Amino acid sequence: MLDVRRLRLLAELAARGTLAEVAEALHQSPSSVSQQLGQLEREVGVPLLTKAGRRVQLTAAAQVLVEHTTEILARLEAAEAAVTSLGDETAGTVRVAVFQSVALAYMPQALADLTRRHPRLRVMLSQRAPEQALHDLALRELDLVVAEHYPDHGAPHFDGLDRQPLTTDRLRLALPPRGSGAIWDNITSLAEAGCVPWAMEPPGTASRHWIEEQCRRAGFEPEVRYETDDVEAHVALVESGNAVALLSDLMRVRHRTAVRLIELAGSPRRTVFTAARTAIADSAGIIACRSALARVVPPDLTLPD
Amino acid sequence: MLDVRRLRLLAELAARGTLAEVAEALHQSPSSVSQQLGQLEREVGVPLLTKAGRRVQLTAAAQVLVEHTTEILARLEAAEAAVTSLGDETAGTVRVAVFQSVALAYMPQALADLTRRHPRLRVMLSQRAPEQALHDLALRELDLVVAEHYPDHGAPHFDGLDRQPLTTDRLRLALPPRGSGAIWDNITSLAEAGCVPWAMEPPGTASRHWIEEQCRRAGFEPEVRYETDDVEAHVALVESGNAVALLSDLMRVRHRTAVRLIELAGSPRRTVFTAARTAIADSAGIIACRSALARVVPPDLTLPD
DNA sequence: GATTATCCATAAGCAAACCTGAAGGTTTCC
DNA sequence: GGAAACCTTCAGGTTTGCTTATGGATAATC
Repeated sequence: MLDVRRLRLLAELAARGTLAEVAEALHQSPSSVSQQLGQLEREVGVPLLTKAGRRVQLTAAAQVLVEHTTEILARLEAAEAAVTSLGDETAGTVRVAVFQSVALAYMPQALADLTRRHPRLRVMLSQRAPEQALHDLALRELDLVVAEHYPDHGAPHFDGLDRQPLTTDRLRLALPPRGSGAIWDNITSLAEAGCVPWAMEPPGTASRHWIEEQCRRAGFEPEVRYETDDVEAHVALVESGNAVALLSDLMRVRHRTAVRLIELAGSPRRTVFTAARTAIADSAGIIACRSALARVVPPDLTLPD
Repeated sequence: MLDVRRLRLLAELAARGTLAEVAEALHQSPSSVSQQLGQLEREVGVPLLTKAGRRVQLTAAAQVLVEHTTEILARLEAAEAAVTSLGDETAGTVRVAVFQSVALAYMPQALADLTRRHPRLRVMLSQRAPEQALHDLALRELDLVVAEHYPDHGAPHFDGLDRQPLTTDRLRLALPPRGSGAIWDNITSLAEAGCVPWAMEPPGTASRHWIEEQCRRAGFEPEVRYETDDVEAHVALVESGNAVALLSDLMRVRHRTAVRLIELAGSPRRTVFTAARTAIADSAGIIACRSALARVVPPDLTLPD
């Protein structure tokens, strides 16, 4: 019988690319991974890896093996989840990742709710950008992810993920409060915000991509003077009269800040959804976490200006 | 991640009943099995075994785990089979069991055919009664089984087994050759064979069960004076004028013996079929073995009297 | 084009996991 | 009531797998 731990190494190699990365992800030395894969190769009696420069490449046989392994690992997960879901009390561990604004606005309340209802359920929370979180979810480093989806923006699709909508919120142009100066006060639409400094997230994020797209459609290339993935900082920069930004209502939930808001054409909305691997999507732990989020987060976040 | 080797122990326990049997089947000590299952129990954090007299019983959680495990093991097997099937040459090992008459009549030829066509395929052949063979097949101790099925006799059904018909042969009453004595020579039908000694297989076999049934329908309880699972001995006992027996044509293939044959009412036929676990039924090794058998065994074994 | 960094493979030492055998406690069967 | 079957625990030895160190090959860098 083939060793599943070794098969897993092969699957991780297929997903990550190099032995070194696999080793790091599983907290082992590359040497160990190499030896184990060598052993697997000897067991199946078929070459699995070929040298490709300084890396290795999976043979066709190895890819077949990986396909089966993916199924097997999913099933193993499902088995574990099924057993921990069985008792009268929901137990086990769920690793959750959310992005910043959700973390700040809702997670304290959601976690309190969860520990009250399911004292034996251990929730490990981390804050992570949606793209990274979905990636790590597929790699089984997370169990539940809260991510976002911008309109007309194809979110990266991972196989075997179960997505459920959580809420939507409106995206609007946020300006410093009236009286901060004529450059700001004269702006009445997105098209007029081409000459002022912007605060945005770093390149590579969906948010950055979408906002730049909006600016270009409005006819200008934004000058991104303040670049940080901390959206709290964006709010602070706008409030203090240093920049404009496109903010979602989710970011304002905690502040009720006095920024001036301008509606965008078409009132675009961002979708916030949760994702879990299908194999464990119906486990008690995941269901409990999703319910807690649904109880805490209103289905529509739109706030008054 | 749950350890599949330990899960397997649990699955074997579900199939076999006692730790001791599991240990023997896997060539381990009972102590080891006990420790591993204890470890599994600790890992899932849910009780898996309860004491039931001097044995143990699986909890509901354990049974859920076993269901998943069965799937996982099947998939693992399928993965292994898929990989060994991949090359241009059929390789790997296939453990085959057949019952005696097939073993003697056809397996030498089938094996020769196989080694010629697939030199890298290793076939391990054992002779085993059909009931035992199917049981061992389900327990993954065999890969391919040639078994029999008597008319109106529900063969034990195992889940996850793929059955394919191989051939059929007629069952007839076999008597000593003419001139062996009046008691024999006067018999012209099954109903008249109530007063002579019989040769049969031991109780518990499908053959024994079916033949006794035929005798009772014919109005008598047979006197089984010679009991052996060696059907060659049955033929010898009949030839030498010591007993009667119900023989299939398959048993006569090698002998063309001079026994006297009497047709039974309705010309009943036994079905001979092959069985493999579904998970590996379409692997190259299994297909090769089945084809070899199909080439060697005629689809209808009926011989002239 | 030489240097540096990255990556994989192998060898040797070591720690953890696993298995064995013995001993003990129940339960069942005769 | 005694013997046999069964499971468990404990102490021991063995195997397995991991780590560190070393070397060779390739890609990136200056």
